[in-house]
Amino acid sequence: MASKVKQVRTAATVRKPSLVEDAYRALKDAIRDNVFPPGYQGSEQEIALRLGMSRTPVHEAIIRLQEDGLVRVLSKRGVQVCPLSPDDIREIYDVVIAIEARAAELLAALPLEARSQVAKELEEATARMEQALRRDDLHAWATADDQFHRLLVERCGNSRILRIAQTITDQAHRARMLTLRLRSKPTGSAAAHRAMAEAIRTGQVAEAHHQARQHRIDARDELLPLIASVGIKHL
Amino acid sequence: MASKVKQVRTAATVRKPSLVEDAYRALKDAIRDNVFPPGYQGSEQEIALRLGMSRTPVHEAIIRLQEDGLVRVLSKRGVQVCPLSPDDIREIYDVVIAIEARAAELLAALPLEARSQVAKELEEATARMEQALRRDDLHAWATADDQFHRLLVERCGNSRILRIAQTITDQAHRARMLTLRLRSKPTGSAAAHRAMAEAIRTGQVAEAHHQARQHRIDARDELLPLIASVGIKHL
DNA sequence: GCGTTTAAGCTTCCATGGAAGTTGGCATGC
DNA sequence: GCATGCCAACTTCCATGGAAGCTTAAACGC
Repeated sequence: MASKVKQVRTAATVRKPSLVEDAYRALKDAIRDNVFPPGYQGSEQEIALRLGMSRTPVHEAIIRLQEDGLVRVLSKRGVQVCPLSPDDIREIYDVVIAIEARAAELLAALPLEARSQVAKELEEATARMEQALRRDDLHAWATADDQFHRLLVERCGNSRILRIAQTITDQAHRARMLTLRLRSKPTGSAAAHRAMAEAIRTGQVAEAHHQARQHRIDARDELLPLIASVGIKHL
Repeated sequence: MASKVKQVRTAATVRKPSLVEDAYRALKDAIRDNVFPPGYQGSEQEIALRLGMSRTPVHEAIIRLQEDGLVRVLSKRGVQVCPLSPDDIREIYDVVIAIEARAAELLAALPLEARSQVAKELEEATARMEQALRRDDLHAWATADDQFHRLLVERCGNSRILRIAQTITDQAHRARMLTLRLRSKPTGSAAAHRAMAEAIRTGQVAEAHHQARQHRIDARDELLPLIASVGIKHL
């Protein structure tokens, strides 16, 4: 047949997503969106039923989620969605502080053209944040803020940093959604973001590090007392 | 029966290790110790046979190892031990630089008594390094060096930092073993370690950060050219 | 009524077989 | 000799059943 082209093996070869992959993504999203709230406990059988597949792919997806720190499997008693304590939030922030600060350094150390491009995109994301804030659209603000921070770790040229940041961000997502409503309008972020982008654009490595680090420290110091004040034990 | 005491449920309750856990550890060690060299490709069936168990626990252990970045499973073609390119080493160092520097900060910010204790143990590990070096015992030196760096992330009070450091260290282990023989005698490390311990003892947060960071940067800048010079493409 | 035992119903854990996909080599045509 | 198509062997992927462990509560002894 004429359409039977030789399939070149490349990294971009589309692979049919396996059931395990489907289950992994579905469960991850369900946890993110509080379909399975923190502390929720259920059986693999039940989840398999809900996802319309056998127990095996669910079981294997849960192994991966456990490795990601999103669930824990209690032997013979079911699987539980990990709740986040204030102490967990503190731990997560420490990782983000370390990782993003390093990513910012790496970005600032890029050749002129590359780092200019990144800085441009960072500033665009920041502009979208300010715009959303003027419209009082907190959801859009959070999206643009996400994009900014994703850019940091995506463009730094280190896949391991990207992966760590993604994993830790997934863990923190629920807390982020909660605090988004609690805290005052995040007007300060844009300035910090601009300072970061500017440091990256001009190749000031130490300054980029400092800005990224301080930005996250400030966020932590604002949010941790907030969480403590509402007396939440876990989320 | 008198011996039938009520089993109190605690975190320390010893759990019978599952076959999956056994397979996971056995495979991890086998990869570390080059029983399965980088690039090695085999089938789960074969590994299961070698470990004397069924395919299922091996399959699940491999899922975890893949999540750890130690192997990758090529669909329908077997599982491969991830080789490390020089670029991977660079990535790994960036993560270590970020993580350990933050850990050192956290340690230096500990209350006086706690950080004194940690500093003491760090200095003891450093002393063991110097001692080993005088005996020309590179293996003992590496062990003591490991202990020092493990202490950093173990005592910083952040389980996520500990986990990330462990995972990345596992990935880097083979490279470390190789370069241990290649490089000149690591006489400079002890001084850097002492400076770090001292900064932690005296609670100088910024200095602890700087020392930890610079120590790893120096190591990287020594090792990467070394690896490039011997022209190794992957290990 | 109260503490103890026991059993039933959960659960994960592991083994195994079949389905679907990939590979490498051999036969075939030219 | 060389390219092409096909087939057999091997692989992961997934379903399913049984084994073993945990939990709960009812049955039982006193």
